[in-house]
Formats: sequence, C-alpha cells, structure tokens
Amino acid sequence: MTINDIAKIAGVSVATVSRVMNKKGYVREETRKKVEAIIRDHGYHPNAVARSLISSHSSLIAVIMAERPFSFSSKVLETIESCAGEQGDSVLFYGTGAEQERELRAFSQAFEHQVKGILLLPVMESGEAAVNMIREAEARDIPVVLLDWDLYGEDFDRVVVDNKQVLYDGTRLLLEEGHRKIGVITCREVAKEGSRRRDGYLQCMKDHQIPLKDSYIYDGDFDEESGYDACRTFFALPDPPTAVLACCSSATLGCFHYFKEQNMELGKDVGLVGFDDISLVESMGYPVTTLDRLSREMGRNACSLLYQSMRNGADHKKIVLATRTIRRGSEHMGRCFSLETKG
Amino acid sequence: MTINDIAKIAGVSVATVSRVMNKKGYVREETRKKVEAIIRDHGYHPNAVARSLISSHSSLIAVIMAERPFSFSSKVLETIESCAGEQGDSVLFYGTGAEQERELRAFSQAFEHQVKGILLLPVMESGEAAVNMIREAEARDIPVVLLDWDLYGEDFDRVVVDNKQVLYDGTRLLLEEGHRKIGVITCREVAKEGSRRRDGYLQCMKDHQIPLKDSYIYDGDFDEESGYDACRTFFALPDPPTAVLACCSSATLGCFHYFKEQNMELGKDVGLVGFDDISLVESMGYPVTTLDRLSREMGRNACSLLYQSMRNGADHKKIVLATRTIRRGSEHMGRCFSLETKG
DNA sequence: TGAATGTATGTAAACGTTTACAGATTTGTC
DNA sequence: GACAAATCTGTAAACGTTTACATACATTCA
Repeated sequence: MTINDIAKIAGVSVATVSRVMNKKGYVREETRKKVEAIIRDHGYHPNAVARSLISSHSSLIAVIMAERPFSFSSKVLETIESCAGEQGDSVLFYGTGAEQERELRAFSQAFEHQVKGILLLPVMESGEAAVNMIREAEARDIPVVLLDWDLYGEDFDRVVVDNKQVLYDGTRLLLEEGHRKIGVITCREVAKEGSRRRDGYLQCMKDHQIPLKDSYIYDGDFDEESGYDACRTFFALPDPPTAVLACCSSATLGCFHYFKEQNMELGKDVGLVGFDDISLVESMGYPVTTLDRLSREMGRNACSLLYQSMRNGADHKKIVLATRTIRRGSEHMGRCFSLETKG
Repeated sequence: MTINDIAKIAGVSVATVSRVMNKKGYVREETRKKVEAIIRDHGYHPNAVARSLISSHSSLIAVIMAERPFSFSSKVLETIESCAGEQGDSVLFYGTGAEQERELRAFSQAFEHQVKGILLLPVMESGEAAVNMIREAEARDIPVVLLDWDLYGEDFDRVVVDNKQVLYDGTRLLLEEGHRKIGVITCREVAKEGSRRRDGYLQCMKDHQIPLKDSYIYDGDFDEESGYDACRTFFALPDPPTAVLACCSSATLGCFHYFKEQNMELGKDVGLVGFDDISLVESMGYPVTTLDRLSREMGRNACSLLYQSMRNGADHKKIVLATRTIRRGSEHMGRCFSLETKG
C-alpha cells in the first residue's frame, strides 16, 4: 500500500495525497475528507524511509550510551524518548558497554540512518576517538549534545552537573553536622569527572581550614566493591573518619553493606552522604542523604538543546545543572544556570 | 558525499562501488582496493535510507515497552540492542508509560520506519488495541515477539516465564523451611500474570494439603506501598503468617521497609521470598532468596525468535523460561523448555 | 471585460541506493 | 584458433515519497 495506491483509489494524483497528509498547500475540503477516509480505511502509513530520502533527513535521533546498572541512564533514556516523541521523532538506542568498537559502530549506524541529532552519554575510554566522531558529526551538520560529560577544552553542546560544586555541598553538609574527619570515595570515571568531584571535597575542606589526610581519600572505581573496600580501609585506620562521602551510587551501596556487616548505625556511629538517586534504599526505609543528578532534568535539557541546535546551529551552549540534595526526605533544590560559549 | 561521488572519484560506475560495499558479485581485486581506499579516506557512510527504500525493509527493529522503575526492562533492552547489533541492525526504542495513545503512536512510527520486527513488553491496559496492532503488523509481514506477556488464547511468538510454576516453587521453598502460614502479595499486572502467580501459590498449598486462609492473600499493585501495606495487614492479624512471598520487586522492597521498621529480623522473625533481580539489596549485604526472571535470557531468546520469524514466518513459537532461584547466594537453575504451536 | 490574484490539482524530476541486464574482456578447453 | 565459461564493469530502472512548476478554474477589482 503506497501513496500511489491511495491516489488511484481516491481518483486523485499523488501530489494531492501528499498535500493531504502533510496539511500543506491547497486542497479542497471535499477532496481532503475523501482522501483522509481512504487513508484511514486502508490503514495506510506513509513510508518514512522514502520521506527521509527526499527530505534528506530522517525523523530519528540517536542516543548512544554506555550501559550502567542503575537507574540514572535508563531514566535519561526514557525522558529523551518522551521529548523526541513530542516532536514526532523516534529514538535509535545504542548501548556500547564502553567498548570502543561498539561505540564507533554506533556512530556509523547513526550516520547511515541520517539521524537529525545525537545524544551522547559517557562512553569512551579514550576521549580521542569520541572527539573525532563528534567532529565528523558536526561536519555532517548533525548536532551532538553531551550529557554528564564535560570534555574540557572542547566546545560542544552539553548538559552537565557541576561535579565540583556538588561534592563541595556534600562535604559542607557533613561539616554542618559536626563531622571533621570525612573520608571520601572518588569513583574514577571518564573525562576526569571523578577528580572534579574530589576537587570539590578538597576545596570545601580547605575553605573550612580543616587539615587534609591522604588516608581519607580513596580512589575507587565505579562499583560496589570500591565502596566496601574504602570503608574497610578507612575504619582500619588508627584514627578513622567519622563520616563517609561516596561519589557514585554503587559505592554508596558498598558503604551500606559494610556498615550493616559491622553493625554500625547510620547517623549515630557514622555519617554518610551518598550519590545519585538511590530511592531503592529509601524504599527500604533508610532515609539517607544523597546528592542526586536530576536525570529527568538532564534528559529534558539535552533534548531542547539538541532541537535548538538543529534550528540554529553554530553557537555552542553549556547547561550546568545543580544536583538535588535529598536530605532525610526533605528536598533542597540547588542552583541551575546556563553558560553560553562561542561556537 | 554519495555513492555517485565515490564512483566519480574512483573512475568507476556506481554499480561497482555498490558491489565493493556489499561484497557481492565480481570485482577485480585492484579495483576493490582502490574503491575501498577512497571510501575510507573520504569517511563515506552509505545512506541506509536509500538502501532501505530499494530493498523495501530497513535494518531497524523496534522495542516497545512500558517504563518500569527497576532494572528488568532496562536489562532486557540492553540485551536486545546487543543482539540486534550483532546482526547489523539498530534498535528503535519506544517507551509508552502505559499510555494507550503513545502505544499506538509507537506502532505507527515503527511501521512508518519499515522495521524488520517488533519486540513488545507488557504495555497495554486493554489488550484489545494491542492485539489489533499486532495483527496489523502480521498483515505487513512484520514479525512480533512478546516478552513476559502471555496473551492467552492468542497464537503469537512469545517468551515468557511460567509464572504459576515460579510461585509454586517459591511457595515450596518456604514450606521446606518449615513455614505453614505463608502470606502472598499478588502484584496485579497486565494480562492476568498476577493471577497466574497466585495460582501457583494456591496449587502448591493445596498439593501439600495446607489449609488456605483468605486473609493471607493480599491483592496489591505493582509498587512498594503494596508490599508495605500487605505486611501491615498480615501482621495485624490475630494469627499472622510466619513468612511472606512477594510477587514483584517493588513489593519485595516494601516488605523490607516494614520489617526494618518493626525490627523484624529476616530469617529469624520472618521468612521472605522476593521477586526479580533485587541485586541492589544483595549489594547492601542482605542475602534474600529471590525468584529472578532471567532478563538477559529473555532478551536473547526473544531476539533469536524474532530473527527466526523473519526467515521462516508462519509457525508461532512460545518459549517458556524458568526463573532462577537465587537462594542466599547459591543458585539453582530451573527448567527451560520451548513449546511449538501451530501458526 | 480582462487582468490579477487565489484556489485546486496534476506532471515529472529528484533523493541515493540496488540490481537485472547487457556488453566486454579474460581464462579454460579441445 | 575457436568456442564456452568465467570474470569484470557499466547502464538504467526501480523503490515511495516531496515539491517545483504548470495548468485550470474561480473570484476579486478596477
């Protein structure tokens, strides 16, 4: 069933059917009604492929992301799909498992499908290849927006959280509760974000004139073992910290595990500030203070940035989102501002 | 940059370039080398859109799913994407939020993009509209595979868990531990799966000649409140159950919440068998017995069923997967079998 | 009345591929 | 050396749309 068949049945030309479908150009009311009825009755769906070919861009946007076990990325994806849907676009999803080969293939396939735009969540071990692919996309006039990925020194559209500020705030939270000995678990991540987070901790301690101890800084990975091992290390020290600041959700859970095993009661024997939406933990009845990267906000902002770039091109923008500090159930919204940089 | 440009630069015809790209038909070694080099040097990516138009099917498959808060659906999606990628296909992702309008739009857009196949996770409130769309897909020769969604009486390709058997096993687990008073939380769900789960419980109790009590059956929703409220109801009874069987991950967490609040110790004061992969809970150091729907297995099986249907058509298959019983860390794999039904 | 404008419809080219077909060259066989 | 078969390459049609352009009729206005 093609536009030709519909035209034949309706006794009009394909151009008229096309005009009816796209509500564009002149069509007599009576003709429109007739054509619309025939389209409906025959369950005709226009071929997006042929449509794309002639208009030289599809109604697709690509989302390329490394898989992550928890909720952050899947919430972002859902939000993006919803926003794209509102614009009549569909989402091509590529998981990369942080494998470079799959990342490159994802870009290739996105190009081949003539996507209108690409949304990128931290994916590459080496930023080099990523930057090349982004440059290639730009050369093809395909806007790219980076989420939660601050490629420093590169002018790309991106939506990020100010990781330094976040950890600064987290540290201050613990200081306000009277803690002076704070252990931090800096989950290593792509694009130096882990170290940005550490910087926030260091800065806050410095601003409050609290002497630093190397043994209170644990450079862990993005997993639960890191949280667990960090705690084991911290609390084996002759002078252990009284509170722990975990820089990713996995590490936060690892801390939980350790505390439970050691019968340490949260808020009494030890302080803890976690990272990201670990609402699961809340569901279980633990009101833990956490620094949440507003996943839905990020998705929404990234989409609007993408659609903006499709229209305007040129100028690159950076949107810096605050995190939400979820403190024992009550919520304090932080800052949210947008920086404009030259394109 | 099109195949024409490449042909011109290489001094050959477009047909030759096409043959080089598709490794199809005769091409002189020397010519191939030259063309390949030019393709590489110019960063040329063939236009999948034009390719689809001529071959009348794209390299896309659609995944349509209701969003769920936890890990099951996102693991399934990741697995599907990975399998599709191996076949050189890309995944169109549609979230529906269980809204009928969005569900229908997802189908429409999948049709318009000429997808090769559709994977469907429980999405529709009313099965009616869903069945119509599946029928329409079939009429277009687009295979559809249902995941975790047993539309009884309809012959569709599908991958399901035997929910009755799962809950039967779960109940038996508790019986074996000596429990006789078992409360069950049957999370209502689409397509009667909730009641199938209840049937498993009822059957097992009957087989072991244990008298049933209506007050031990709580018909809850798919959320945490249900788990929490169910427990509150159970343990307010004059003769409360000694163990609880939760039929979805959310309810399992709700139970946790209640037990923690009431200082009830798991395995000592109360028995609990949960549902789905709540590895998060394990990460925190709680070794809870759980009935896991093997999300990766489901994704993989659904994909291979889909690709099989693309080749063969006609015959419909139903793959019944066992769940994995994760029992305090040790794993027992259950049965896994496949039923063939006439198409 | 007739020119200008607005409305309604059709014709045909274009988008970037694949592929059937044909023609040309090379290789193999007797 | 002749013929068949195998190998190599090019031409052109097709896929299902959109849209510039042409044409035709209806209305408005001086």
